[in-house]
Amino acid sequence: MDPLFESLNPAQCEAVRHVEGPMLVLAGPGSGKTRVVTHRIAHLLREGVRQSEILALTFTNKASDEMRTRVGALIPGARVWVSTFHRFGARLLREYAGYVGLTPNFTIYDTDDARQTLKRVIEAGRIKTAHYSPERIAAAISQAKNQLITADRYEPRIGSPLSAVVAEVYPAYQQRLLASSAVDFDDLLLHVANMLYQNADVRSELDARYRFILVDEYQDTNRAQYVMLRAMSVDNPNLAATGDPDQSIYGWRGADINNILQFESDFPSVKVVRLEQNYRSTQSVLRVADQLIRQNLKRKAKGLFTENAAGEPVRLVQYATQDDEARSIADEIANEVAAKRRRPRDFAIFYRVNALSRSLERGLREQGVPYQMIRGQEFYQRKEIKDVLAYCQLINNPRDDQAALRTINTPTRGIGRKTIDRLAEFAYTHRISLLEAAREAVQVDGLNPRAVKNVTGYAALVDRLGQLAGAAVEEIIGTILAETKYREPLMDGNSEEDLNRLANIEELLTDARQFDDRREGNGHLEEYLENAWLVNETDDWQSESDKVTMMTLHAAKGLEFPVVYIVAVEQGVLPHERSINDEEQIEEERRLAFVGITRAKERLQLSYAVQRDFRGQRRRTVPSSFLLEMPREEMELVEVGADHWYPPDWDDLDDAAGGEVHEVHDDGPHFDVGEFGAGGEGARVAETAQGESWKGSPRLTTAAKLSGAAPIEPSGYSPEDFVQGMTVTHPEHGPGKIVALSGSGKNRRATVKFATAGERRFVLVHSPLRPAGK
DNA sequence: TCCTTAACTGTTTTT
DNA sequence: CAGTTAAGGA
Repeated sequence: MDPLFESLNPAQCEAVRHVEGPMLVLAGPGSGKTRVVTHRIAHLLREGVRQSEILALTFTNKASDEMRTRVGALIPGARVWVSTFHRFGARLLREYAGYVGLTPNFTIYDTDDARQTLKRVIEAGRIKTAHYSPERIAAAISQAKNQLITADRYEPRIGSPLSAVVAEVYPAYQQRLLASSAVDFDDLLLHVANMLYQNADVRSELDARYRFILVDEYQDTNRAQYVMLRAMSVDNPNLAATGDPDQSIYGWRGADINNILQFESDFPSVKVVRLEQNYRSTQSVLRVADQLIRQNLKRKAKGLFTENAAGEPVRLVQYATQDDEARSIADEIANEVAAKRRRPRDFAIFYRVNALSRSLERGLREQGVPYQMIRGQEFYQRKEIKDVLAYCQLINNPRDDQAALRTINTPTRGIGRKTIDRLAEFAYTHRISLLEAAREAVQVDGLNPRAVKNVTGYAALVDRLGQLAGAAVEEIIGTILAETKYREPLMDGNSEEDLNRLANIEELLTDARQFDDRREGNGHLEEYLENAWLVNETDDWQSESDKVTMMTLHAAKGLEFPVVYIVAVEQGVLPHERSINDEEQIEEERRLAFVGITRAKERLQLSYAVQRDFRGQRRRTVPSSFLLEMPREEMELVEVGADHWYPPDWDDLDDAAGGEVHEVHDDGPHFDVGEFGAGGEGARVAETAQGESWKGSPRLTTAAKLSGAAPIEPSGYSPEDFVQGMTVTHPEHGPGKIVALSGSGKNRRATVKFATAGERRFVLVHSPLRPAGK
């Protein structure tokens, strides 16, 4: 039998075999979607399609890397272009920059740079923003861009003061971006879509160039992406979209679920294939997911099924506090690992918001469980990295005012705000870039000789660096560091933070060297920068490394793990409070839960804590309404260390449904893990370990105590008890010495130097510090 | 101009 | 609570 089809079910084969014409593959979670896509690419190649005619688009670098690897494994030597939408947009824009008023060396601003630019535009234009924050305005602009509304076509809506503000800010912002030859993330799609729309010749050229287009996660496309795809599928309508409406979780980013729901009317001749067999999860997991998602009205019903084993019931656990939650999850993982039943990498913990990771991290650290946290864009966002890269940006694109602003006084060279304002004013009136203005500082009014000297010195420095543009990236960065003496101030101070920064800079140099090694020859600065701009830390996620993975539910899409914990399944968190008043948004939150649940292969635990510290405040929580929508007969309820606090209504259902309730009260901190299928022995291990680690964790037991609980004074010492030079102890960092004090009362802060942890600052009333020896 | 300190504020998800 | 901005002092 043909190896390409050997391991595929009939529906999968049908999709793989499809060559010409539009196709929609509705693929449930775990249904082998990526396999279908990669096998289809292989099939197309075998049918004689040239590889340069195939374009595969994904949303994340991680997804595209994986697809590229898998295509490579299937057809050795194949070089099909697999890219993210944004990368694809960037590449087209470099080719056709002139069409949209950019230069080919344009800069891509990350959210941060874009936000700064927006603020500057508002300030410089003295635009009255009526109490709307730049974030609000930026969000509105982004929304407009995602809907393909350009600055010149934006119309304020009557009765919306925000839109009136946006109508003013948006064009000014866009103009400023173009003047700097820069784009924000949204522009990467907007410009391309616009260009295709307005230039018939370009459109048909690209339509012909990419005869076969495959799109992953089609349910997440926004209007701009939709137009891009449609425009390139007119003469050659071989668009194959893969997706699952139930996994559309990016509506807030402009994703339009209607794109997939209406695919069939867009392409009447479309072939529709449904992949409904799940190869990933147990029946329990799948039934819980399925039951939940059925509550959504806006969807295409699917009949998910699996031939996998029934599996363990999905566990729903109530904890007293978030610390209990974190601790017992960490304990459980540690035990499973210690018993050699599982490895750290088998586990994943998901949460709705990044802020929830803190206590989990602590729990895992205490247990010595290795973990990795997936956070967006961390490395390249760090100040020191951005500082250095800003010089690179400026070398690559001297018109980039944002980079000039960032570098002009970094490291400090005596160029203050006033000076910068005057320069900017001069640049603006003469319609030149900030860097050009800096070169001509002599002509700028109101600058004292010292300022002129500093500014022209800066311009000369940048110009000198600019001659390096064609060098290897490591050399460029190395020279920047040397010429700007960026590291000097960091080396004097030896605070932990400074050391960290230095280490990060070293890492950047290593990163650059590795990049250089991968490239032949020099002159790839722009490519390096583009990587930095478009890369996301998720892409660094290493499935090989043996660590527990923690991430947001959004980041979890496309992944799978043997054991999954979803924490804080609470009203206001999942569904998030900002979605709670809107049925459409509630549905998206439900899909988010669905995505999380369906990542689990064998074992799934949902949990909530009766009380949770939020925004510095202790709150009583309400379990998520989604819990009520799940089939109880598939679930096991476990209470840990708290009084009854089921989701409302569940008590009533108690008799009707067969699900057992295990009550575990304070006096006996044990987990009824025996119920959990793994067998008695493991359960016992879990029990003792948890019992032990729970000792000494004070837990409030009754609702009365909880609601009346005053903020707990952690130390029992008043802030004034601490004096300069005093030796103190910290539960985590050990002994240390107070090197500085400031403020008084609840604002009193101390800087403590620890033997091991370096210098740290504490707000005394909140800190666990104790005078030593007491 | 720059650094420290105090007040303020805003909170989702990310290419 | 944390991160950021505004104000004030050297």
